[in-house]
Amino acid sequence: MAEQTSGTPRVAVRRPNRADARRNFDALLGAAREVFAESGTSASLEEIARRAGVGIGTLYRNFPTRQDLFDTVYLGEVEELCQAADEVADLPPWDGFVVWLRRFVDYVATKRAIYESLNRDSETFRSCRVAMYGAGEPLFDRAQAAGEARTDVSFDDVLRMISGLTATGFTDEAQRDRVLGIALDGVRRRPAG
Amino acid sequence: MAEQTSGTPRVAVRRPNRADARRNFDALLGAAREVFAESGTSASLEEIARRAGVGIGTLYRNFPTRQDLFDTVYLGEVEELCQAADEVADLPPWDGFVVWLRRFVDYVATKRAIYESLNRDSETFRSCRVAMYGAGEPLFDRAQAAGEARTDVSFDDVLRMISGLTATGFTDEAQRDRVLGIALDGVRRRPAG
DNA sequence: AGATTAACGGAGGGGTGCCTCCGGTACAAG
DNA sequence: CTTGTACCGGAGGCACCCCTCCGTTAATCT
Repeated sequence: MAEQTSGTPRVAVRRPNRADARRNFDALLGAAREVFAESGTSASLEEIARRAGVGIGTLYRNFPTRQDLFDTVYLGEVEELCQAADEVADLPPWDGFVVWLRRFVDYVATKRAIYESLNRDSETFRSCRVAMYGAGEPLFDRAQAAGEARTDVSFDDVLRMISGLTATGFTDEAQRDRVLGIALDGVRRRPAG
Repeated sequence: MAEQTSGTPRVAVRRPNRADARRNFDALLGAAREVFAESGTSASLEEIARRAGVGIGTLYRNFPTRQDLFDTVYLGEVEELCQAADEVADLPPWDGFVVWLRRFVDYVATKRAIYESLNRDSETFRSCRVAMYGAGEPLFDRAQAAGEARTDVSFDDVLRMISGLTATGFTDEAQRDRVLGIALDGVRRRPAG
């Protein structure tokens, strides 16, 4: 019912101290990354344990609920994505924004969980969304301020658009890039007239 | 193994003759439409039978495989979509194209199977895709010929873009429309310059 | 090396879905 | 109304997944 209603919720999972336990923990996290990427949030936990080469009991000891496991994977990925925002700070406004979005695309492409998370409604998801927006939105604001991006759309519009396109299957990478280009053209400020 | 390798494959399902059997057949199709729309192609067949108010045996008698059931639902929906193409023939090129796309969006929105089908690889899916493209592509060609749509993108690019956006969750209908508008702006021919 | 105990892994009970099979039902023809 | 049979529905076998529990293993400490 009301687990984690107080203080800072966050993930209650900790990397163990014993050597073998640490190995298993990491293997599980790696396998979970893979499997969640392939099958989405509803992937089989037994499959994850199998792929990590550990018993199902070990999985449950480290991550008592599916949510715990997922959150741990997800937090790491979002963190990486947020860092990427710093690396584009010194590019021209539009370019910086686009480069970050491409980065975003690379993540979402293999990790459809991130895509699913845009709509999910949970504590962790919400706070990750906040972090992600905190990283990306300033880039968009800057592009708007520089007159490079339309001002009648929001960052949320753009992010959802991009993530939707990313989650879609295309015949090849070239088509995906082409389509992303089209969509971004729509975001760009129209030449006066 | 090699079922249906000869002649015109198509769906091997027929509406029964006896009154009660016809009733069940229709109920199953209706329930399947609903459930496939809600849960995608991998929905539970027992759920469909339950919702149709018939036994699971009846489902399997009418539709021996999941594919048979799905194909029957899917064929009907694609047919409706193709018809819509005729109704926009007398609108101006760009408008006609956009109106058809909006129609497309309405379908995909509730029937995510159509979206999934863009990438699936089966006999029926392929032929439906052909039909769908046969209906929509001329509209796009016309818009291109009239100088209203970019010529460096293909109809396939656009359709995948739209269906991707449609399958995405948005906070509300208004946002979805806004984003579709942005994307279509990217498809439109840029004002000279 | 030996003791301590954290950590392991998988058996097993419960749930759900897939699909087959067959005793029962009720439509429709005579 | 009777009868033949097309059709019904769900029980049941198999497979997979969830999660718990506990006897066994081996990492760490002394």
